[in-house]
Amino acid sequence: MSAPALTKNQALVFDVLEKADGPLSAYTILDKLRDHGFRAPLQVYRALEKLLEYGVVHRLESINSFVACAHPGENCHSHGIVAFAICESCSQVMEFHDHEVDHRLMDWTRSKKFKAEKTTIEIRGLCEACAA
Amino acid sequence: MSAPALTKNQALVFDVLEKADGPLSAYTILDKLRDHGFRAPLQVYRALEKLLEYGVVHRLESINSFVACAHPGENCHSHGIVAFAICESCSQVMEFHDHEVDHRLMDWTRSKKFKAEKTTIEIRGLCEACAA
DNA sequence: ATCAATTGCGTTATGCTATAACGTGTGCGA
DNA sequence: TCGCACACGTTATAGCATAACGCAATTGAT
Repeated sequence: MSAPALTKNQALVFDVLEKADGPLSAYTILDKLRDHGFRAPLQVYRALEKLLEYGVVHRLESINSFVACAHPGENCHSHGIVAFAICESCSQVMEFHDHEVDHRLMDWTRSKKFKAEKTTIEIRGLCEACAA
Repeated sequence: MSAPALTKNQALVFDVLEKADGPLSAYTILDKLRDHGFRAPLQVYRALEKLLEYGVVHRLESINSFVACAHPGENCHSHGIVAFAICESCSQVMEFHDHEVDHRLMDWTRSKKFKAEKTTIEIRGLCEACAA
């Protein structure tokens, strides 16, 4: 599951996300890559699908956007559940991990015999700078 | 913030959600209410907006769907963060609350001076019956 | 009582998000 | 060299959500 060499499209999409200072929607990525020959949403979605699989990109469910993983070079899948704080004003995203939260949620799923596949934790609000 | 009497449309939408055995998309709700005169998505979305505000309905961000709160009569907003386990096979949803998780996330946001407005916790996977 | 503000409602139109279905080319192992 | 897996390109379509307009009913202050 670690990331193999990226294909051309995957590299382009990843590059856009890494250089962005916040999450981007698939269509925003598409627009940024039109100069590189991108024409259709599927080109973006297919690349994103792989990047998500490799753990180098995260999807923010609550805002339908994508962001590069904050741990360049590492496989984020090994960090346990990833949590995000998303500023609704400046759209900056902070990524963090909390093992105690992981344990509590795992305890719950175990007690219910629920087989968790993918867990989303997203906190929306205002970052320190924007809340001032 | 507690729920005032519902308007006709709000009551219709809430009723559909309460009788459903799982989360419904806005457009599914719309289809179920065509016989009651609903014609446009906005009629559903506007009702949902209020029901969410009143805390009697939850939005599941990861599947773009809505579900009636599992605590009929109570205002769910007072229970702290709401977490959901969503079965990807039978689409059954379990709603739960974990104060320890709340505390850990609040500790994090406090330490970052992040002003949380709305927190999403959604676990997707397979329920006990479907995992068998 | 009346006017203004608020709220809910209906409609049309539009925009944003995501995937289905088809076909092409390339590389690689049986 | 055949078959398979995979990335890619294109067109079309499905699914989710809101903008903008106008109207009606309610409320509440003057």
